[in-house]
Amino acid sequence: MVSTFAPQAAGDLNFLKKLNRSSILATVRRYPGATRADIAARTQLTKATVGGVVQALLERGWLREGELQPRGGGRPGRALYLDDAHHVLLGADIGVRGLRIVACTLGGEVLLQRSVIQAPTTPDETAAHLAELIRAMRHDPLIADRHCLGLGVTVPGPVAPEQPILRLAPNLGWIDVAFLEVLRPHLPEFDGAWLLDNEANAAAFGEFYFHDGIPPESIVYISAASGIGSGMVTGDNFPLVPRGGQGLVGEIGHSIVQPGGLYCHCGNRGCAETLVSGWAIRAALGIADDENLEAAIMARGDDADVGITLRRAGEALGVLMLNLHHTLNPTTLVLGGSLMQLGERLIEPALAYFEAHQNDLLRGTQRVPVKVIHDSTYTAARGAAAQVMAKAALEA
Amino acid sequence: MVSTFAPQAAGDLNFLKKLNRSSILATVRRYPGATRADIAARTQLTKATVGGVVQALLERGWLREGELQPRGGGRPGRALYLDDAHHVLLGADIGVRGLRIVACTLGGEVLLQRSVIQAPTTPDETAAHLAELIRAMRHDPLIADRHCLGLGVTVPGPVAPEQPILRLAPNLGWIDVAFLEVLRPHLPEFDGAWLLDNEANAAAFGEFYFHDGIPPESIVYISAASGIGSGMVTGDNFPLVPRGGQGLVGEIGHSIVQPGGLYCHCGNRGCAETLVSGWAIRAALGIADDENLEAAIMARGDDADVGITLRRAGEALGVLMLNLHHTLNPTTLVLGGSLMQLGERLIEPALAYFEAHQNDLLRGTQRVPVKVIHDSTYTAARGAAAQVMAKAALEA
DNA sequence: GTAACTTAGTTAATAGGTTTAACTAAGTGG
DNA sequence: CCACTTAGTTAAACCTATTAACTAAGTTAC
Repeated sequence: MVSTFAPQAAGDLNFLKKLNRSSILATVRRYPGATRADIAARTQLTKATVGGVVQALLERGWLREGELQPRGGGRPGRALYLDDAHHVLLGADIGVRGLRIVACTLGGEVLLQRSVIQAPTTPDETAAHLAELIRAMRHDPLIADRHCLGLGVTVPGPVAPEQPILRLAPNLGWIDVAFLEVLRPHLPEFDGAWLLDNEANAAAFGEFYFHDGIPPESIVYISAASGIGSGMVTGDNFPLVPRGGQGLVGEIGHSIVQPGGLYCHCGNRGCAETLVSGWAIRAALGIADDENLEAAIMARGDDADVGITLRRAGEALGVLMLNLHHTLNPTTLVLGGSLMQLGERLIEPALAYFEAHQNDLLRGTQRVPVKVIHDSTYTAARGAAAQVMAKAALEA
Repeated sequence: MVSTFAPQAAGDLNFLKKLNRSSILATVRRYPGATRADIAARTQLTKATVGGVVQALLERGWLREGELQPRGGGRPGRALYLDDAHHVLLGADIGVRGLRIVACTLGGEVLLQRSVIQAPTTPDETAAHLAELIRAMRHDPLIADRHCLGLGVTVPGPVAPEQPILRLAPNLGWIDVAFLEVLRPHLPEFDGAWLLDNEANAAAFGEFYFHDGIPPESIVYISAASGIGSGMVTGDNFPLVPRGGQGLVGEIGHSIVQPGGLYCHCGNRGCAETLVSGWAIRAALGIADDENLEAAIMARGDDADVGITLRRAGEALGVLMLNLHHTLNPTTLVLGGSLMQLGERLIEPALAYFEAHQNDLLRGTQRVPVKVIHDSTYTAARGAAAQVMAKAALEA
C-alpha cells in the first residue's frame, strides 16, 4: 500500500517547508475564503509562518486575495482563494470506448473537455492520438497563456505500485505498458508532472480532492462500466491512494460474490463481474459488443428480461457496496461508471440492498451516504488532473 | 481512515526532530545491526544528524551499541540494536474466553506472558481483574526495574476511529465502552501511554512491526475465532492502521459470500461468519457453547460431518482471502485466531482455494505468501505492545 | 613497514525554517 | 474619542539539519 503524495518519513528543513506549504494550500482548498488567521488556527502554524508562505503563494499565482471577512469587533481578515487564473491542470482518460481529456483550474473547475470515440488500438497509436489532442487543446485561447502543471493519464486496469506501468488492461488488450514512456516522445515540448493511474483510483481521488465543501474523511468510488473496479482515498492534506503490493487494490470486479457461480473471463467462478458489468449484461441479454449498451437497452423498453437482468446486476452491486463497507468502511460511497446511465432499474436495487443491510452491525450509527454520478464521462480525467495538482502543490 | 501514528500534516522544528528520530529508530528495528552510516544512507539524513540522534537514543536506553561491522577497506562501523534491557512494553488482550497479558522488549521479545480463562463479565469487573494481573506482573523481577512505556489493550470488536471507545462486542455483551477510562481508576499508579484497539488490528500491527527481518510492504491479518475479523497495516516508518469512518475496517465477518445463504446474528444472510467462525461450526456440529471447540472436534475423530463442515469453513475462508487479495492486495497474508488450532482439515482447503484462484488475474506475478499462525494466543497482546512502542518512539 | 586509500564517525560553523514578541492595521462598542 | 478586539507584519531569537573539515580506524599496494 504505497501512497502517492504522502510525506516521506524523514526530512530536512526544506521538506518541512514543503509540508507546511502543502498544508496551507490544502486548507484553502477545503475552506475557500479562509483568512491567514483561519489557516493558522487550523494548521497549528503561527501567523508569522502562514503570512510568509501565503505571500509566496500569492506571488506565484497559486492563491489570490478576495474580499474582507468581517470579524466580530476586530480588524477583518482578507479572504484567500485558490488562484484559478494562472495555472492549468490536464487530465486524460483512456477508456475502452475512446479518449477523454480535461483541462481544469486549481479549484477543479473544468475549462475545456474533449471526448473522442475510438476502438482500442496499440499503445503507440493511442499515444499519438492523445498527443495530438492535447497539443490542440493546449493552444486553445482559454488556456494557452496559463502555466501547465502537468498531465495525469488514467487507464482501465491495475497500475504497478512503484513504477507508472499499466499491468494489464484486458479490455484494451494491453499488457505491461509504460504508457508515459510511450507518450513522452509524442509530446517532447511538454514539461510538468507526468502521472499514470488506474481509472477508478483517479476518479476517487478527484471526487475527494475537488469535493465541494469540506470533503469527507474517506471516499470509496465504485466504477461500474465494461468491467468493475474501485478506488479508495483518505487523508486530510495528503490524500492517500492505496495501491497494494501488485496494484490490485480495488479490483473488486473479481471478488467472489457467488461461489460456484458463472465462469468469469479471469478463470474463476462467481466473480462480481459475472453479474454486474457491461459484458455480463451484454451476455445475459445477447447484446453485441459493437452495439451501444445504453441504446440497446432503451430500445427494449419494459422487456421483462431486461428488468430481471438489471435488477440482478443492481443487487450484486449492492452486495459489493456492503462488502466494501465492511472491509474499508469509507465515510462516503460514490457510484460512477457508464453503467450508471442504464438508470434506476439498476441503481435502485443496489441502493435498496445497501440501505437495507448496511446498518445491522452498528445500530444507531449514521448511515453511510451514497452519491451516484449519473454521467461520469469526465470523472476519471478530472481525477487525474487533481493528482497533478496534489503533486505540484508539494513542489510549488 | 485515520492512521494511528502517522505524521501530522504541518509542523514545526520539534516535529521534524520527532520524525527523524522515529525514522532512525525504525531503521534500526528493521535492520538490526545497522551502523550510523547505514542509517544515514537509508534515511537520506546526513551523518551528522544521525550521529546526534543516535547519541541521544543511546543515553536514553533506546539503542545499544554492538560489535564492529567490518567494511571493505575502511574503518568499521559500530552495529546498533534496539536496547532490550531498559524498557518494557505491556499488551493485554480481552477475549471471549479470557485475558491474556504480555510484557515485551523494544524488539518484540516476550519477557512474560499470562493467560487467564474466564467467562465474559462486565467492563468494570474485567478491568479490576486485568489491573490486578498487570500489577502483579509489573512486580516480577524480570521487569520490575524497567521503565514501562505504556499499555495497549485489545478488544474483540470495532473501536471508534477518533476516540478509544469499543463500539460493540457482541461476544462480550459490551456496547460503547470507553474501556481505558474504566481501567484507569484501577491502575492509578500506572503512567505511560494507554491505547485501545481492535484485536485483529493490533495483531496485524504486531506481525508487521515485530516482523523478523525486513517486513513486507503491507500485511493483512485474518483473525478466525468465535467471530472473524481482519486488520491491515502498511507504511514504512509510520505503520498505518486504517480504521474507517466507524471503525468497521476489516469487519469481514459480515461481508456477504453467499447471497441468500444462512441467517447471521447480524440480521443479514450469507455473511462469512455463517460459514467460517466458531459459532457457525458449533451450530453445524451441535457443539455447546461451554464445550471446548477444539477438544469436541478432536473427540469426534474422523467423523464425516466434521470433515465436511471444516472443509466448507476452510473454503469460505479461502474466498475471504481471495476477496481481501482483490480489495486490499497486501504483500503478505497472515492467518491467525483460535480456529487455526482445528488443524489442516480447515486450513488446507483455505490455502488450496486461495492458491488455485489468486493468480488468474495477473499471470506471471509472484504469489502472495500466506503465513499461518497455528497458536496465536498472544499475537494480539503482543501487537498491542507493538503499538505502544510505535507511539512512544515518537515521544522518545 | 609505510604510504595511499577507504569508510566511519565527530565537530564547529553555516544555512534555513519556525517561533516569539513587539509592532502596525483596521475594525467595533461605549 | 478611547478602550478593546482581531488581523497581519516584522525583526530577533531559537532550533534543526547541513556543510565541510576533521579525527579514527581499518585495508591495500608497493
